[in-house]
Parts: sequence; structure tokens; C-alpha cells
Amino acid sequence: LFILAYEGCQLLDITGPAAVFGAANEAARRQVYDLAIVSPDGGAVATNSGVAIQTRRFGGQPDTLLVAGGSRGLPAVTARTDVRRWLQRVSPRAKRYGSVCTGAFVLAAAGLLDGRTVATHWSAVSRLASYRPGLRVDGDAIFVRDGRVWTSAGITTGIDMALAMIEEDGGKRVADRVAAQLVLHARRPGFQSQFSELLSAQARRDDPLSAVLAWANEHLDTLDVETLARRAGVSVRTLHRLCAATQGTTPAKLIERLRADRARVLLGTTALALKEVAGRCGFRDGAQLTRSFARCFGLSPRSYRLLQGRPRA
DNA sequence: TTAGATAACCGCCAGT
DNA sequence: ACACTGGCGGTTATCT
Repeated sequence: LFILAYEGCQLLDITGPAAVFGAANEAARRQVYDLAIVSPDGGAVATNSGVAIQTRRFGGQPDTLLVAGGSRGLPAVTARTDVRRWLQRVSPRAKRYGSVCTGAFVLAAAGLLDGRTVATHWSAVSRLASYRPGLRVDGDAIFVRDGRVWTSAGITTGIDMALAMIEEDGGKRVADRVAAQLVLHARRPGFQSQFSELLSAQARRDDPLSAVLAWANEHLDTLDVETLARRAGVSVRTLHRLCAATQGTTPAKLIERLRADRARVLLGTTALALKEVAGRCGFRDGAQLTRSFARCFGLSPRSYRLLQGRPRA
């Protein structure tokens, strides 16, 4: 199992999955995964946080190959023809390959994502979609599996994806045990919105709200506090208490957050008019969306879109 | 911007 | 006694 690192890549994209596979080895009491961190030139590689990791030069045939994301170092790796050629040679024979975060650009540059549906960091969704023709980006998922190709969204979602790989290899029980070992209270499925991460991260403990929140996220139109309470099978009063205790917030704020999250995805990945975006997220109108968006993110939908349109990883 | 209308919030208390 | 729930109603926030 190889993870491709490079100068300026994201440290957690490497250490997150590495910790998960390492924990799987410990749980199994034998080396199920033979982990190697590789890089274009080998040796010590400085990650974006300044922490250096030891690597060896790429080469050989992995059964699983993951590419870490990064911002500064990304152009340099994607430009390396020797790395691209190696990726193109080993990926057809790998059991699976994929990326974490913006690592998708490295695979895309090698043409290995053509015709696939993939995930990447939310700030890079539109840029990746236009990077190669015939590449579809799911801007909402935290990770996507398309055949042998696994791609995950921002940073920590690499951990969730690694767990899903372990589940594929060793079954649900093994994956659950690894998750428990790492004190990840609940594993997140790939289709979960990357913008609801805050909510779902809070909902990791098996609290009674996580299920109803997932439902809420699919029914953002016609949703209000009373509907949510009915769905949860409790009174409005109790729903308030549950929200305060488990999420540290109120039901209406939770709903608003889900709506604003959805709006952020649509604004970043589509050219839909504000009014249309508002409608799809359950806001009454554009003005409502603008106010709510500002409350949640501190800027207007329009400003957000302008920022999105200016590529910067 | 303002005001009247509506929805959400939460302390309190009684019931289970 | 304890833990929890649900309804009431005044206050506050948000919407139109």
C-alpha cells in the first residue's frame, strides 16, 4: 500500500490513512497492510505544516495507491512526467487507487480520473471539474468510490475513506474495531455532505439526533422545527433540550446550517441563479438565503462565488 | 428603515 | 428521590 507524498503536501492526508491502516494491522495482530510512503525524489519531504516525513523514491507495484493533497506543491508534482508515467503504469494493475483532498489533481493530470466520478476538497470542486473533460465531481460527498477509483474530499475525510477500504477488505466488524481503536465514534458514509461535517462530527456519539439530521438534510424544503421534532418522535421542547445537550445549539440554527451548507455547494458547483439556489435549499427567497449565508459564513453568496471563481488551492 | 406578525427559544412546573 | 418528558407562556429573534 503506497501513499504518494511530495514537497508541500498535506500532512494529515498521509498520516490520517496511515494511522487507520496501521491500526488495522494492530487489530489483526499481523501485517495486513504493508505501508510505504513514496515521493518523486525520495528522502525527507517537508509537508505544508513544516513537519518532514521520511519517504523512498516511487517505484514498484502497490496493490493500493493513494495520492495526498496539497496546495503549494501540487503544480510541481503534476508537472513530473516520470511520476505521471509511473502512475499510469501501476494503476491498471492495482487493486484500487485514489486520492485524498486535492491529490485528485495529480491523478487527473495523469488521465487516471477520466470518465470517473470523484470527490475533492470543497474549495477545489469547480476547478477540478474543468481540469479534465469527462471528469465528474461530486461536490457534496466526503468520499466517492467509482469502481477501483477512490477519491475523498477534504483532509480528514481520508480517514473515513481508509476505513471504508478496510471494511471492503476485512468486513464491517474489522472496520468497526479499528474505528473504535482510533476513538472515531461513528464512521461516516461517503455520501454524507462534506459541509455537514461539523454537524456529523458532533453527532459521532450515537446520539438520537444523527439519524433525524440525515433525514432533515434530504428534506430541506418544507422543514421547520416542529416538523423536525415530529420526525424525531419527541416534542419541540425535548428537541430543544436534545440539541442543546448534544450539539450545543438550537433546532432552528441546525436547520439553517444545513440549508446554508447545501447553498454553499450549489453556489460553488453550479451557475444557478440565487433564487434557484434558495429554492433548492428550502429558503423562501434569495434575500433569505443571503441573510442566512452571511450569518453562517460571514460573507454574501455573491462574494463567495467570486472567491470560488478565482482558483487558489 | 420600521413595525406588526410569526416563529423560535427556554424557564418553570406538573406528570410519568 | 431521581431522571426524563411535554405543555404553558413570556421573551427574544427573525421574517415580511
